[in-house]
Amino acid sequence: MSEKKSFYITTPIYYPSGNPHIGHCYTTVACDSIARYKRMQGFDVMFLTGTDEHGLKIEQKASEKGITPKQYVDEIVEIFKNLWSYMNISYDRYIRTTDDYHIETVQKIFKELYDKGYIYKGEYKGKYCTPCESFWTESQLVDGKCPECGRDVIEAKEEAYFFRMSPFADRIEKLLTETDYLQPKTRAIELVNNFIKPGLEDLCVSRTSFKWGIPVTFDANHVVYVWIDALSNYISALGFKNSSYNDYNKFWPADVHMVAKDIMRFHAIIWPAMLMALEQPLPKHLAVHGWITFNGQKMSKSLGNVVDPFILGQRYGSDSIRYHILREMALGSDSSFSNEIMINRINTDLANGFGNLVSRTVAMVEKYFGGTLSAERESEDVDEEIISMATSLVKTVDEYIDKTQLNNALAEIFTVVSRANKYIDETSPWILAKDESKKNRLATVLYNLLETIRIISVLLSSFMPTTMPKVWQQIGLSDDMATYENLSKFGVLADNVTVSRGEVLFPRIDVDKEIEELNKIIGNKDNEKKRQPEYEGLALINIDDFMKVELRAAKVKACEPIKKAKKLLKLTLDDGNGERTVASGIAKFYKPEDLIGRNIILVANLQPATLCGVESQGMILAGESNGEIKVIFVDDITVGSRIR
RNA sequence: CGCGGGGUGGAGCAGAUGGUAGCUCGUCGGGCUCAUAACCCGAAGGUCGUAGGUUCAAAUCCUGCCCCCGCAACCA
Repeated sequence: MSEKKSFYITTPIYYPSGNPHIGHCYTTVACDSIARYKRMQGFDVMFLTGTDEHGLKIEQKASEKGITPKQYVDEIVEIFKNLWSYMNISYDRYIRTTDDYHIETVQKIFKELYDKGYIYKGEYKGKYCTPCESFWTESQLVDGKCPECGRDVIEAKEEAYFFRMSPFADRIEKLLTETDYLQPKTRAIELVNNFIKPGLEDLCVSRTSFKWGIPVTFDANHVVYVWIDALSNYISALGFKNSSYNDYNKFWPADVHMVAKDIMRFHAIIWPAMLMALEQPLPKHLAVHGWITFNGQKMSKSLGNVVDPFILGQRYGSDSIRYHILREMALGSDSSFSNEIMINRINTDLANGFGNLVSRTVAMVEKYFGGTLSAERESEDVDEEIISMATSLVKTVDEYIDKTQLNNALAEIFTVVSRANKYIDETSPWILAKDESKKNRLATVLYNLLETIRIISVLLSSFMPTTMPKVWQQIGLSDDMATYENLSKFGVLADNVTVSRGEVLFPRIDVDKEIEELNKIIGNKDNEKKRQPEYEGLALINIDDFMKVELRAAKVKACEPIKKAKKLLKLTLDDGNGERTVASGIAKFYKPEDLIGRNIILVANLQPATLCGVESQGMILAGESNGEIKVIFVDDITVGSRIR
């Protein structure tokens, strides 16, 4: 048998601490589209996705619900899988880090790195934020606050294993700056400057503080921490150091790892380092995409603006959602998601553009030819442009797919859609139809349209796999003719092809009505979310605990920005007993003169900490509203008085 | 002087190697009637962040400044 070329593409494995959202969808849909396209091109494709199921957070979530971690992740994985099947995701393999074979591989990798001397035992000291599951160094945080979530951290010290990164620094720098591994490459400089040039720190790769993880075989107190556990999935899923699968040699190295920018760092630095240590080939490309922002704001659960893909899919169909996110998202940069943009996109491109093109073409064949085209032809010069556009389209799309620029691929396809609509206008078939002697010309025009639609729809079938087969039915294309090879040919459909009108492919959406509806739905969800997780998991404190906090009214005597800081203002306060200095991260929202002379609430007995070279002796109270920080002013309370 | 990216018609974006400023949406006007009130054409609208410089000629090269956004550091 002739060996087909292989193509291996992966999504990250997602962390199932909550339900999937539109962000997960983007990466997965993009990978799916590429995978489908590559299959159509004749590659032997392996498309991998999965879930990263260990860690303290999962352990905690499970215990809150009173179930085992495994039961907990089983539930959520089910939801993920449902979503993927709903979005028509054609993954070839789904890896769960709780799968036996994965555990086996991770344990072997850990041991091998240890035996090679890349992993050593040390001690990890620092502040630990439980919700974020992260250690922070003293310099990273101050006092009880996690730099990521702002919650309390606990003093923690634990014995841990470390992975030596420094031996690979040079090679990684070269990988980032001299190869096209990282896409887009602009981020390479950022990474090199921030992480490699200052010296790669050794990485903590084990934990003793929780149990829900893969045990280290030679040290029972430890479980493998996220890096080695999660990143290894890309090779364990192929049977690297396990016997459940056996296609490592065939598919590794991966052609594309697609990730969102938040986990770029791990895939750009740690993952290559691990592979280097294991003496394995490096993946070919790391495609990094941005966030989906919602009405300009970063999507996040706490903002309550997470878009539920199930709801969107139900309303507009999974292909419309797929199309929207693929079309809107440019590699590298963020893309905004708003109900309005989405609906307009669906209406303009899918309903008015492509859907209507199919509809009017098929309708004309039925109306003028009773559904079956006559076989005689009569060409004219106008035909040439559209024919050459259609037949050369595949080449352009190929190139964009290889660069993982799906938005551009789609844009390219849709220029042909609009060219076809123009062609109808140029040839005015309805006029030809009035003249019996133009019958052959009319048949030619319609046939050219059907062929153009054929090419477009076959190209689009990787992106919108549910709808395109329906198009084929309408234009009389059998599935076995919907091939990649036929994309560069014109004249594939039978000369006397028979069409059949079907359902409306992409119904037009009433913008105003839908936006209202969606806002209602999102609004409701918003409220539900706000109420629960905000307080969920927080322990009650008693009155004594509260009384430990010394709150006092204080007057701002002086205020100035701190030079090295972007967010910090240095406040000089009169707390009734004397002066003290406090740094506050409100520079974005207040100018010094807004604060001077006003009374604020001071947390007076907070341990001092140094920020950007300034010792901060306390904090001032502020709250948030619509993303803006508002200081709480108490101008009519006497300076120095205690607040309770 | 921490590192990097960016400021182009109402919105969102293109514009290597300098030489008529383009695209999508929106707006206005027209055309058509095959079609999902869809489609096609035309028009209006920009001192290309700002101040200088190089050049016959700069959105495009150089310098200063002002904003915005990432990363890092610091939201006590």
